[in-house]
Parts: sequence; structure tokens; C-alpha cells
Amino acid sequence: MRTDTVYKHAFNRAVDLLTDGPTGRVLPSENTLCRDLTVSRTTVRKVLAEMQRRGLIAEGDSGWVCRRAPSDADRYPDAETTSRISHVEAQFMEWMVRVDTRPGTLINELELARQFGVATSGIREFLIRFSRFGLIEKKPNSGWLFRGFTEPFALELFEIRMLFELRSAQSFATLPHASPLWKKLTALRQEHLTLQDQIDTRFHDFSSLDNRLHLTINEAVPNRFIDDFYDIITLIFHYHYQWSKANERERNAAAIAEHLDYIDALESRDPARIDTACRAHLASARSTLIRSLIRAATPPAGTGEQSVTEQSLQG
Amino acid sequence: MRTDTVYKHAFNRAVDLLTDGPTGRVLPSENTLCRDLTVSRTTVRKVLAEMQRRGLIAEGDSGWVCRRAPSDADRYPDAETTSRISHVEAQFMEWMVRVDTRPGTLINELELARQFGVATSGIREFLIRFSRFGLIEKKPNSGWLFRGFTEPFALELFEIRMLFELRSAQSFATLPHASPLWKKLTALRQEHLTLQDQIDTRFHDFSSLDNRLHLTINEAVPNRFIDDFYDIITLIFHYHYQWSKANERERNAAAIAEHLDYIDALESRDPARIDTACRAHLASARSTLIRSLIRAATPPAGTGEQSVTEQSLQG
DNA sequence: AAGTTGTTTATTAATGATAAAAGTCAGCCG
DNA sequence: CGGCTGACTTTTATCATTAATAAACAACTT
Repeated sequence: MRTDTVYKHAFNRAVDLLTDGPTGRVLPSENTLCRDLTVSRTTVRKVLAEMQRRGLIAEGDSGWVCRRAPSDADRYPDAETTSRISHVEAQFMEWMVRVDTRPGTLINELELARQFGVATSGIREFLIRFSRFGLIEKKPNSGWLFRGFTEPFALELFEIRMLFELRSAQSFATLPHASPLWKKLTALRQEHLTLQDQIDTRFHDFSSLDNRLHLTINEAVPNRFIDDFYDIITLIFHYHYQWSKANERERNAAAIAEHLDYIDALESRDPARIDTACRAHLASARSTLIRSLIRAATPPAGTGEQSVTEQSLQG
Repeated sequence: MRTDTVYKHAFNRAVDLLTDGPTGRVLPSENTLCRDLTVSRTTVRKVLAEMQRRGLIAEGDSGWVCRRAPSDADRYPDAETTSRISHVEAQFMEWMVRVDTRPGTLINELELARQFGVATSGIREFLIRFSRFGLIEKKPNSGWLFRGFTEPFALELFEIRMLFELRSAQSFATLPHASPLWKKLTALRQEHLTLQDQIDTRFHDFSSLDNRLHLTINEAVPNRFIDDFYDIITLIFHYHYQWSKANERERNAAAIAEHLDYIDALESRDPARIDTACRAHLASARSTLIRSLIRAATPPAGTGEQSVTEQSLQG
């Protein structure tokens, strides 16, 4: 049976709306609530019916009237407000990190379905969607092959990232002075400076800031294929941070410095300077990623071997 | 119920194998047939059982013996040898071309399912897979939005294509002389020359040659993200050729000339020359595509309006 | 007419069931 | 043993069904 997560999520947001206002006030019309909660009227009515049942609201002369302020007990648990597919996504990510998923592992739809407690079609749909990230591959009439987050994958990823970012950064520099993106960039610089000051306590916040800077640069001349590619980057970094906690503070502090340099270069509008700052930052990001990759892949008692890549990156 | 297209396809290929040999000879072992037909032994045995039932083969002392040469009547019709999903794919492409699919059209899973004669899950899985091409977009808890093959789409597509192709072409030029790709390139040049001679009758064959040239250039330094992107290009061109038959011979003749120039440039290993030839060819390919796009979108009795792009391309 | 709510219809999200195909195990043979 | 076939188990592809949600329709109010 279909989950009623849409209803439960809408209910919780309706509870939030109710919390703000005074008892006795009249609620907006059903159609207005549809827009506010971004759900259909069918769902709004279900929410209102349940609120009435719980005594949160009552029918008045000109619509629903607020009867009492809601408590935390009136809210549905967060776990019940996200669709099955989102659950599958979260569980699959966890599975990838937790289970020993080396390249070449075969993924079994049925087993995952049992493990995650959903029907196979849910798993299958997720895997089809997920396959666009290039980490898995379908074997027709058989299962899925986990190609894995390998060094070649990371290198190929960064090659494209470099192409795209250089292109976007150069375009950014040619934006008219009036473009609102310049203000956005200045604001981002300020956020970087603030974070730099508080790096000891807030270093986890860098990830989101990093994402926002690169998205802003790509906004200069939007391209849907680049946007799609950034989804992959975002996923990989999210995944990456799961296993690589070593030196996080230091790494992020260094990246902030590079970002500030990069922002200065953009504001200078000097193509050569932009090229240098952009390459420097991406090379360092790549190096960080590859290094943590190698660490993750190497058995605990390291053999002292060094990958070709790590050598070339350090040379 | 699952279709038995795998079996039927394997049966037809087994019939092909049987056609070649003389009556009375002994067939290879089941395991060997598995490899030859690339199916499981379960399916091979099903094929053998049916062949026996039809009197094509009979059990001998040391395995199956060929009894009579198969006729065309022994083969299953081609339509029954491809999976449901492939059918959906073909029908969807046809639907896109045939039906008036302008940007913004809503796609209804249920309606397509009825129209194509499959369950909704088949449609849904296809659409999820297809969404990676960037032509459609999911509206959660609702249908799919056909974003359409618009001018911005084509421009964004070609911007990426230019980035990728320039990168690949420059890498190609640095390949060692011993690389087998140089021989492949020479062979492709020869094919181009042959086709150029026979252009009046064989102009349809250009499409495949075009594809092979660009794939070969990308082979220089493989990158899975570029490969994925080329799938989009291939789809778009396939789709494009459905509606744009005007001047096909002339367009292809011109493209062959550009390709030959491009191949010469690659063999010269001169970066500047490669850059020029590559840009020239892609600019012309883009111009062709955009022009046919505009023609397709314009109502029969043209208003005389010209798109911004067409202006800039002609200027 | 524009917006409201009550009612009905259509579509999506998710499940479970089943035939087809893949994969595994066990005994047999040269 | 290494490869063969027979019998059995597991997994995938596909469908039909159902609750949740969206969308459409109708009657009413201001």
C-alpha cells in the first residue's frame, strides 16, 4: 500500500502554522492551505479532519477555528514523513559505506529488498535512478554490478569537473557589473571569512559553503548538463565525508584559503589569475579525495605501496 | 508474466547455427551453447527441447544430432524476440515524433501504459531511465513534464560537446605513434573517401560513420562521463533524423568534407589546426541541428520570425 | 465571476504474486 | 579431476491490484 508520508508531512507543517497564531483565530481557506503546504486539497482535507478529531481546530461560522496550541505530541515522527524511495536511498548509502562493497560486488535486488523492508520494485527503481552516477551498472537478466568508487572513477570525475569549472569561472568574469551574482559572491566571501575565524568549532559547515560557492559560479551561464554533473559531485562528496574524517579541520581550513583566493581572482576578472586559482583549488580537492580513497582501500596494515596517482600528485 | 523473449531470441540464433552445418553432425555441449548464445543453461535446454519436439534435432549416442535443415518457418518472428522494455523504448520514441509533443506537455504514465499495452511499472522504469537525457522531468506525486527538444537544450548540448570534443581531439594528437587508434583513424578516413564517392546512393550511411569517428576520438583518453554524454548525442541525432530529411545528401556531403579536414588535422598533430578543424565541424553540426529544430517548431505558414540563435549563427 | 466546500474520478506509489531466466548442487563419465 | 547432464533454488521481469494523492466536477456563496 502506498505510504501516507505526504499527508503526515503536511500535517506536521500545518501544526507548525497553528503554533504561531493565537487560539480562536480563523484558518485560511482550503485552497490557500493547498498552496502553503504544496499538497492537493484532498490531503489538506485529510489534515483538517484529523486536526478536528484531535481537538486542535473546530468548525466555526466562517471556517475552521483554532482551538488549542499544538504540542510536540501532535506531530508525526520525522521517519514517517519521507517516502519509501527516500528511505531506500538513505539505506543504500549506509549499506555502501558499512558493507564491504569493493569494486565488482554484485548487487541483489531481492536481498536488498528484504534487508530494507521494501518491495523489489522500489529497489529496482532506486537502482535505475542511481545508475546515472556511474557507480553501478545493470547486467541484463541478472543483477547489478557495483563498479565502485575507484581511483580511475575519481580521476575521470575531476577531469570533467576541471573542464566545467574553468569554463564557468571564465564566464563568470565576463558578467556585467550589474549582475546580482557579484553581490552573491561578495556575501559568500564574507561567509568564508566568518567561517575561517570559527574554524575550530564550525569546520563541518564548510561542506555546504563549498557546494554553494561552486553552484553560484555555475549560475553565471547555466547549463543543464553541468547541473546534472554537479549532482554527481555532491553525492560523491557526501559519500566521501562518511569515511574520511581525518584532518577534516585542517583540510577545510586550507580549502577556505583557496576559496578566498579563487574569489579574489574572480573579482579581479583577470582570466590568467582565475585559471591559476581555479586549477590550484581543484588540484588540491582532487588530491584530498584520492588520498582518502587510497587510505580507505588499503588494508589496515599498509604494505607501503603507493598508487600511481598518489605519486604523480605529490611529484 | 515475464516474457520469453530471451528464449525465443536464443532459439532463432540456434536455428542460425544449425543452418550452417550438415545434417547428421553432433551439436556442441550445453555449456558450449551457453557461451555461444550468451544465455543460461536453463534457456539452452529449453531451446534444445523445442528443437527436438520440432524434429530439428534428435538424441544420439554422444549428444544431440542435427536431423534436418531448419526453414524460415522455424524462426520466431522478430517482434517476439525483444523484451518489453525495448518495445516501450521504441514506442516512446515514435510517440515523441508522431504526437504533438511540445515543451510543457504532461506525460501520463497510465495513459502511455494503456497505449503501449504494458503495465505502468514498465513505463515508469523506462521514464526514469530516459530522464537522464534531460528531456523529461519528474513532478513528485504527479506525472512527468516533457521539457522538450528546444533551442536552449540544443545550445547547451553543443556547448558541452565542444568542451569534450576539443579535449579528446587534443589528447588524441599526443598518442604515441604505435597506438592502434592511428590505424583506426586511417581506416575511417578511407571509409569517408569511399562514402564520398558514393554519396548519391549511400548518404544514409553517414550517420553511423559520424558516430564511429567521434567515438574513436574519445577512445584516446577514455572517460565514463564523456561516454555517458555521447549516449545523449546519439539519441538526439537518432531522434533528429526522424524529422529532418531535407537536404540530407548535401548536409552529409558537407560533413564528410569537414570530417576529412578534421582527420587531416589530427594526423598533423598540430594543436592549432586541430582546434580550428574541430570547431568548424561542430559549429556546422550545431547550425544544422538548430535550423532543423526551428523548422520543426515553426507552424507551416511561417511568420517570418527568426530565432535569436539562427540570427547569430548566420551572422 | 471568482472563490468556497462537497463529491467523484483519475493517477501515482507501493505491494505481492508468478512465469521466465539465471545460478547452484549433485551425481556421472571418460 | 574437469566437464557433462539432471534436478533444484534463487533472482529477475512483468503484471494486476490497492491505498494515497491529485485533479476534475458540481453545487453553493458572496
